[in-house]
Amino acid sequence: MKLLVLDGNSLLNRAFFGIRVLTTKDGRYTNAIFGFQNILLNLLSTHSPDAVAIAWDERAPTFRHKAYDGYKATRHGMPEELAQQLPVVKELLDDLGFVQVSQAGWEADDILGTLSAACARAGGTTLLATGDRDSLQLVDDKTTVLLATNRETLIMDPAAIREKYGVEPLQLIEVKSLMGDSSDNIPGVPGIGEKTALALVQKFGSLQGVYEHLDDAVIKPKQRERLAENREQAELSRMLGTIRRDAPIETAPETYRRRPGDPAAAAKLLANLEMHKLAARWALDETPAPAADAAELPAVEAAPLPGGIAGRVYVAQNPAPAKGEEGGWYAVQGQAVYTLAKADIPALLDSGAEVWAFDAKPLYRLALEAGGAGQSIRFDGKLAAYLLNPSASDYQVAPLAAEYGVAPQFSCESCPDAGVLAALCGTLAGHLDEQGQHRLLAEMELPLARVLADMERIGFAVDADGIRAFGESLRGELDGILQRIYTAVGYEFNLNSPQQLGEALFDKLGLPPRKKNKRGYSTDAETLESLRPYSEVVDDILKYRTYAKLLSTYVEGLLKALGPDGRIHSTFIQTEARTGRISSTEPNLQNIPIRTELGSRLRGYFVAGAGMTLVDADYSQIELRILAHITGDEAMQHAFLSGADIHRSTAAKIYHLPEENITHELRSAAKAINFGIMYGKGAFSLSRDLNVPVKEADAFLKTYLDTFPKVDGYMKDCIAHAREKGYVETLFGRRRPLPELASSNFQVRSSGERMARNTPIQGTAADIIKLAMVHVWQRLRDEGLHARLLLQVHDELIVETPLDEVERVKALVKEEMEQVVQYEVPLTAEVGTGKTWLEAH
DNA sequence: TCAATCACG
DNA sequence: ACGTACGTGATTGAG
Repeated sequence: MKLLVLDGNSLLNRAFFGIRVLTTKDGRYTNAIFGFQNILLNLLSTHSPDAVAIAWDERAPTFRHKAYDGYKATRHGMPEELAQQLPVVKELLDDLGFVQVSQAGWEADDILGTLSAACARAGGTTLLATGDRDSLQLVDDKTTVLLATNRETLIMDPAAIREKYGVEPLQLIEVKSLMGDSSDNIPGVPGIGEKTALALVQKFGSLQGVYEHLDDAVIKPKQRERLAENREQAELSRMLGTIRRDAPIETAPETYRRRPGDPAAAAKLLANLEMHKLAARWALDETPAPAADAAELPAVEAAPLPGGIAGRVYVAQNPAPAKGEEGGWYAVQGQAVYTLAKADIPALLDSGAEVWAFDAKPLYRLALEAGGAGQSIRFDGKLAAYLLNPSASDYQVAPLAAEYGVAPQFSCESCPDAGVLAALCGTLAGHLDEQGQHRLLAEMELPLARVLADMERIGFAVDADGIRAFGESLRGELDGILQRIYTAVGYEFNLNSPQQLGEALFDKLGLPPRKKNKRGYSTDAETLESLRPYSEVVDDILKYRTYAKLLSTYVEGLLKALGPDGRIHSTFIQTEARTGRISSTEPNLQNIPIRTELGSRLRGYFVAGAGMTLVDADYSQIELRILAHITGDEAMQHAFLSGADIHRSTAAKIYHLPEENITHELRSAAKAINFGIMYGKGAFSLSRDLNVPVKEADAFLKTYLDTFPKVDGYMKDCIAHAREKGYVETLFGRRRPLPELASSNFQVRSSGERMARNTPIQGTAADIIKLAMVHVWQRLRDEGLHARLLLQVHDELIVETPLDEVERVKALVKEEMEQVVQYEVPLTAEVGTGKTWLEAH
């Protein structure tokens, strides 16, 4: 019989502190629940126990050791975020069939001690899983402790303990009675730490032995004095530190064999916690909760799409059958399910039907490729789910149905989500209306999906030969640089490995290390920059990094993504960024270099097609303008209305100087603080950026907030409102829940506060350009122009334009971007043209 | 799969 | 006292 006993409190604690914030959509904390299950599942698969007991502390009005009232006083304060999760874990474990054990007035480690003793008596072996080193005293030939540390689980048997501590497991009690344990409020002997305590026990065997040999010469006079003075306290500590093995609990190991539990309830609870993958790991999806109900549901079979479908019809794609493969499309009308061949889809999307889609963008793309417009699409469940909660990692039909508690209406084997699709979309639409986000979907996100589909379809033409030639020249440079670095260091190594580079720089060459990271010394650009005076090789390393990045990410990455039409078709993701921005992948066209001359050459290879030119328009200082509008700060608004250069005029206002007298340094400082304010930057990092003392940076921040008083007020209100409501929102009503604001962890909470101040600004800017894109696209179409939107880079739009339309398109884009909203401060867009992106920008 | 690094707004 | 700026994606090495 192999019995596994878990110290529930200790492991739950580890799980809680080991995993970053994790919450459900409505803000319930779940990280400890999640982490605990991972630990348990790993233990089960690694050790295959015959039975599992999960032990919990149970407080009682009377203490175990009345003699000492301060016992464990410091452990009472469990963070609220963890306390909330405790009953949920217990319920879940019950439903999963695990036997839990606790006893009023007894600690979990006493239960571990009692069960391991009982199991040994019954001729079995015990594994004790805990994160607490106290339990190591329980180790013997039949009892092993699985000690969870930050990184790994240590298997502690008697030999491991002898090796690590040089004493027998039971002697750890003696050690602790001398050194004490602040986390358990065990006093020990003041002035005796771990090293001394271990040495004494190694020499004299026990606490008693130490006192019997108090005159021994190895004990230093000072220690002798302390030991003599605190003998009573040491003996009390020995009692407090001894784990008991006689708790009044059920001790027969057979009792702890796993029971059937209530799989349906477990599955339901996991769905409610939004832990869909864990349901699978517990094998609950094989006997799913709704199975009993599903059997009652009418079963339908998918049929080919008939001609002339009308009325409301739901369209979605089956989940991908395998990686890299695509699931088939299907349509649902009432209880009829139709499989859709790709060729059938465009007709449906421009018909008399009213299409409710789940993920409209690929449908729009099919429609546009066929020369249609997708006019019949009215709703998108995926976009609705994103608007309701932009913080999810993905948006799929089945998990969303579970999350929103939507039950399937029928079952269809070949299209597993079909039975729940209509009800899910209805529920999402209802929530959207309740939150006042209907227009956001109908007038912004859904039309934008079509614009993005069109941008993906059209692609951005590139000069592939130019990119290849650029790559060759980079390769040539890299060879030379690499040889020089190897010569300077004295041996060859993998320069792409920060770890190996660290060894070369700090161990071999002896340069002074600066920052550290988890794996050793930091070698980032900032560190290297500071090391340049020490060795000429540092310059070459920086150069290597720059060139290697350009080559692998951009030259090779872009060529890999080149389509057969000589154009690059990126994918735009509309449901990724929590602020409402769109993102670009495979390849990412939103991070093409521009800040250095060398890197920006790449933009010269993004070109207009034959007979066309590029029109590029970007908002100037859109986020700061939104800040000026949102806060209502007249001084900041005035800075925008009066000065062509906002940073210069900000500096003038802060320093009470005429704009002509603003030096480059003062302007840079104003620029740094203008941006810093929006991100919640503090004096510390501002001082580093500006290269001034923290005090000076702090004074600078204060002056700024005095100059723009409503900015300060807004930021404070913003956080207060967000804490009250649990979310922040943009001027368009886009929401972002911020459960971090309720955290008791300073770092987590502070981070939440910075998101609260930044998201309304970044998000409103995202809303504005999205709406401008929809308007630009629509007008180009309505006015019969052949110019086409190619790319958006957060505050910039790029339009490929036939030469004879250039003037009209420039005016059109500028007008739509600037007039899309009317704020206290005007929005301005700068428009340029050119054969390449580099020229046009 | 995660961490480190670096490209963009 | 804490630890120190928001939002993304791609590449690489290492466990």
